Amino acid sequence: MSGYSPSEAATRSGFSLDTLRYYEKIGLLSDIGRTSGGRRVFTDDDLGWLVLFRCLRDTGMPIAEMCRYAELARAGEHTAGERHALLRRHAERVEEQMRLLQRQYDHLREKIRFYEGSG
Amino acid sequence: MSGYSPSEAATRSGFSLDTLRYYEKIGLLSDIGRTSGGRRVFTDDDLGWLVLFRCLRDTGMPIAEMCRYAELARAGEHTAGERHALLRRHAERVEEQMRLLQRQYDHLREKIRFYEGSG
DNA sequence: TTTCAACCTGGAGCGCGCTCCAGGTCAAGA
DNA sequence: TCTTGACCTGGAGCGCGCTCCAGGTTGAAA
Repeated sequence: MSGYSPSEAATRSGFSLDTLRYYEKIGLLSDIGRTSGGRRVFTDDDLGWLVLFRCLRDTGMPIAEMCRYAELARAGEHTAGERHALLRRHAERVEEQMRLLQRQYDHLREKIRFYEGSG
Repeated sequence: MSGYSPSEAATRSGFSLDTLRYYEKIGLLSDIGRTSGGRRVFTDDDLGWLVLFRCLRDTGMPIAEMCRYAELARAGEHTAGERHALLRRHAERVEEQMRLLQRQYDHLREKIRFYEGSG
């Protein structure tokens, strides 16, 4: 509860200060609160968004698509279906990505075994 | 056995023609044969390297590190230990990457379930 | 009151991995 | 012989996602 300073938000989200500012600049984050002196104050809700963005970035979603998702969410409850579909499509891509990664990891292990066999 | 044209090599490796030329330019590929007219001819051995590069790139190895590996291989059999270690270190990073991807994929699925629960 | 680390803005710069382009050459088929 | 598409080289350009910088402000602790 209450608010978090930029550096707290950075620590908790795993994004750098510059990245947080960048995300606000491009409209991925919006309506981040300010103190009277102009400093950012992140809410628990903002932190929740950052956790989601961390998840989406780590799974390879382009920033443009995260912006799209955030826009839809801001537009209201009636976009829930579209948001759902967007996440499902992304999940499918992630599954493909995981299969590829596993396959190539297996190749890599085989290559490593080759070194061990002839060492 | 026999040789492959650039476009054949591209198709078989999944790299673009420009990428093949780029890899040769930076020294990742070396000693690619030429016809009398100056056109590239890829051997089965070259194709084998490309398969390895595909594996390493797909698992996130930076090009600089692939260059290092290729250099070691060119230097001779006495670098086998170092090449082995390099691949093992990479495999560990890939394992970490897979764990993260799985974790974030689980988060994503949970988020998707949330949409299905309240839909 | 002074200090100083954390913060602000706008905008330039960067590292990576290609990708594209201009202007020319080569070679196989009609 | 002519055409045409695949290929050549050197070098510029690009898209992404930050990252850094200059120059200034804020605010809590000493």
